[in-house]
Amino acid sequence: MASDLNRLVAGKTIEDVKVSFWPIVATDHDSFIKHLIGQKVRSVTRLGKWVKFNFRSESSLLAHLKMTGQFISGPWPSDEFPNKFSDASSAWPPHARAAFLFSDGKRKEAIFYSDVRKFGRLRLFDKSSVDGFLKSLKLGPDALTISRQDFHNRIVGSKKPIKQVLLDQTVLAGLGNIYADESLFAAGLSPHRKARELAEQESGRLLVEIKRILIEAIENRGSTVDNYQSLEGPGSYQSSHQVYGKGGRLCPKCSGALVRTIIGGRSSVHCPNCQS
DNA sequence: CCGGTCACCTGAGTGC
DNA sequence: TGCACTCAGGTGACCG
Repeated sequence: MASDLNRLVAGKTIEDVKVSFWPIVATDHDSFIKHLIGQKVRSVTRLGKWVKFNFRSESSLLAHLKMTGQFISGPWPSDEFPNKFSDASSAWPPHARAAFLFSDGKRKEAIFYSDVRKFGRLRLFDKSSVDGFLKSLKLGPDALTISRQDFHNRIVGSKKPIKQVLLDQTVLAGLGNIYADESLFAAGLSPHRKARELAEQESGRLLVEIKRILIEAIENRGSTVDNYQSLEGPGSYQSSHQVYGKGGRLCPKCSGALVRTIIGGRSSVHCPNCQS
């Protein structure tokens, strides 16, 4: 989480950078490490699903974690940074693709970028290019802070199924497939409903659930930043899923069968009885 | 401009 | 038990 990262590294300077899988570095390939070393962190912020390291030099590092990326904190291991992570005895976190050593002059703190599936990307920008890039993403308002009215107005501008609209980051930033399904289930709305047909009362109910579920997920998972030595498998948020990944199983509300369909190319699970 | 499909990547899950 | 196979996720590229 960006606020955890901010607490950990704001005011600190990058002393060392390691990369074990270069395709994650989407920009400035050759000078990536050289440019980062010596950078002092002003803050770490979040924009939708992007994490942004703001440096005092006005350059910045953007990270998109996709599904399996995470930042992990811990001590900087003394053994050599491995190029492959088949060695379970390594002191480096599993699947660490990049590592950053921070220092405030007294203490050192390491942040590891870990990503099992290697889909995540790290992009380095100078002062002049970051705003243009962010603008090109056309991110909508953040799901956690958007108002009911703004949400409703944006939703009803689309004739697509509500499920598909929720995943459109230019409409609403920060919601992924899992939480879209969970939010629709909690709000009792079918993912197939045309977005433009939602009444204000319905979109309001949906937004309440979106925010509640996102906050809950952040709190329960909470461990995107954690001491990797205490990381034990996936966060507990998975156990709270009501419908995601449970196609064919029983609805937790009515015990009817949950149905899996494809909407906008994405897997969707819902209860035809509870969601309409 | 729009919607649809694929690639990217690996581990978990399934079926035999 | 073990192997082959499918599937999942977010996004950008590509195509009709």
